[in-house]
Amino acid sequence: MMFSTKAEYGVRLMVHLARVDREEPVSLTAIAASEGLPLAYLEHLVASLRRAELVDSRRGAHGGYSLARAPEEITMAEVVAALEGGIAPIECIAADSEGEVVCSRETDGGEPCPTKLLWARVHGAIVGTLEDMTLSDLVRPAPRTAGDTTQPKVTV
Amino acid sequence: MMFSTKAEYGVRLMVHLARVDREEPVSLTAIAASEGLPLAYLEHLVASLRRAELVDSRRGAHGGYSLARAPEEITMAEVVAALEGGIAPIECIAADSEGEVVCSRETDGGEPCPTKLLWARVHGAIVGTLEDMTLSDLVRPAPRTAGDTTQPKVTV
DNA sequence: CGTCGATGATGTTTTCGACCAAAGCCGAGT
DNA sequence: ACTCGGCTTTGGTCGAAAACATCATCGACG
Repeated sequence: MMFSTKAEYGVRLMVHLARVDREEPVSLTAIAASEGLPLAYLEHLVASLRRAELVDSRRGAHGGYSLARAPEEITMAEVVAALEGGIAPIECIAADSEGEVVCSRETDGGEPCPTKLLWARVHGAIVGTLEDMTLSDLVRPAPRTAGDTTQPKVTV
Repeated sequence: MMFSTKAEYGVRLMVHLARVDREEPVSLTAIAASEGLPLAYLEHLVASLRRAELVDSRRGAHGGYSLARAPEEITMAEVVAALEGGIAPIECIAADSEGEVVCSRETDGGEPCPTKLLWARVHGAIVGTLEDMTLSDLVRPAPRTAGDTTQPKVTV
């Protein structure tokens, strides 16, 4: 299990929001009940999403949360990164401010640590697929026609 | 951080073994010292690798561990799966005995949970890259000419 | 002996989730 | 119109449980 329930619940929450009218905010209570998720926990997750400016909030009666942008404009990479606090398969691969991957074990000047290649590729694969998908892809589960990367039978 | 140090240390260990003569077992003590890793922890990891039949062991004086197969024959997917206990981005995507992905949330008969598509693709991307690489790819860090999936500048 | 092999103890960190007080917003009642 | 009360977010602390990383012990075996 490489992603925590933060990502799982958070994505579900976003999908839920993507399914309703953006003008009509949905309260966390409603989402928690409908999706069967713990309310108190969602409060934390949605806070991260708000800080990342992925959702808008409105308090008071008939308040709640709504998507900050159209579902087509929200990539899953943003969502997961906001929830999980960055996407890195391992400490070694932590993208710095400008996407550059730096390995702490790097003997600067000498040869890089050999395992870096592996994690860099894994990182690339994950980020790539995550960036290729938007919220709208999850709202209508119709398979995409082009560039479908759903993997065939792999036994692991 | 989606993989634990199990995967990191374990892969390092395997690379270490791949670099030496397979007929000459290396003791954990030597590896721990050379790689700067905690010996006691390595004992756990190497136990998993042995159960997965990825390494052979020889006890007694001048004993130690060695690769069970040639580096070209050992895919990183096997290594990571052995160390981490399976590869799944999330509980939802847990490959059963024969590679079939089953979602617990599946309302059987009804529509599948919409987030499944996302995690299935991520899972596929990870497993795919992991299966495309073998230990030998890490021994000689020479870049592969075909199918290089190293990702360009992505900011996440 | 030197090394593996199994098991269990331990301290730390992360997850997961509960709870609560403050503050903002809405609508109803006066 | 204005206030008041209830609904909701906001943000914080707190705690249990699990996972992680490590150490330690003891036996088996070559």
